[in-house]
Amino acid sequence: MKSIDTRGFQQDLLGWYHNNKRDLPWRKDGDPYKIWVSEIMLQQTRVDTVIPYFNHFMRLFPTIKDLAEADEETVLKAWEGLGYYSRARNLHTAVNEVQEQYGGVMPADPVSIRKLKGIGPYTAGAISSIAFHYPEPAVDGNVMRVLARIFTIYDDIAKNGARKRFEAIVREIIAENEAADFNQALMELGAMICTPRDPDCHSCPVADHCYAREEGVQAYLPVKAKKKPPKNVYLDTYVVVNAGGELLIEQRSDTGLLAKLWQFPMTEKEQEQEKLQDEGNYVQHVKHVFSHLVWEMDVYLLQIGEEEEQTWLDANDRRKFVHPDDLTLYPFPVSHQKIIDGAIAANMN
DNA sequence: CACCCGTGGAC
DNA sequence: TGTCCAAGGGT
Repeated sequence: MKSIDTRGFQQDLLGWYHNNKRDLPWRKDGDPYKIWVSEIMLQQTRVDTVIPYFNHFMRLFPTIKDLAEADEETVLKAWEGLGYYSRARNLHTAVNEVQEQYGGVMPADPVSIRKLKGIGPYTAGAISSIAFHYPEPAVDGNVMRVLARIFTIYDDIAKNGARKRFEAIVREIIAENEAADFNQALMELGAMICTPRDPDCHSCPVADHCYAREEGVQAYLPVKAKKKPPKNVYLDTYVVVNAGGELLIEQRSDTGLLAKLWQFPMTEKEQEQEKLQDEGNYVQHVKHVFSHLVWEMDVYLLQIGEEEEQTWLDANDRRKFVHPDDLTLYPFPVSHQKIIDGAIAANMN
């Protein structure tokens, strides 16, 4: 392990952060609940995407108690479009744990924080340091990238075990009495200066401490294995309209992809079909790209009579007909909008 | 540890 | 247009 001037590094990093940190909604006060919610939303999600969701979420659920007492479906609706919906369900579970086990007050020690549902090693360190000033590491993708360059570490950061080594490094170099700013400064540096592509080393406050910069290898660090290509899934999707103009929707499984969200009924096909069946009812093809798979959906519009309603509802007890205006009450995956827009356009022809 | 789990922006 | 990616956690 190469060594750096730790005190000089801390001073240069913290000085830069003090003058350049962004004014973000969750940095206005030290409310641990706000920091908690922001950290969950920020998992694998950009700051610009999170800001409007965070503000809306805080208006709906200003306190732990408000969130704990809300219906899960209301929480999912507030999360609609953010992705990784287990974050919302786990957060909802966790605030209820705080209500029951800690009298509604966020626990202030790292061990208790880490036990809450949806809070892993990174988030526990982030909340412990940012909200409660414990000198705990908060190692995310930014921190691994920055430190891989500072110390020229060639470990594959895509591997699950990589984080531990970086946590050990942070414990050695963290500013003990300014842990909140130190951890946020490392992440801020990774987001603003020490970016994945084309890092702005000329503007970097810690360039003098950086071995990658000294050796000219910053473009080759960090080492990160490529992901596997996503798998295609072929689906028939049905917009079913009854005689009363109501639409058939169904709730997805309690676990797995898009758990507990609603959708128009879908059936998986063995493989992509050359020719479309029921051409008369065919509306459009909709593609929904996920991180690890792709839905290729053929969408059909079906007008049914009163006698047919029961046959569609019989499939399971998670289906129901709702008025089009009431679709806004249910959380849907983003592909829902294309499907409903296409169905409306087809219905007008 | 490998895989599952969303979405939209940047190049 | 395809690829990578962004303040990860659960299983």
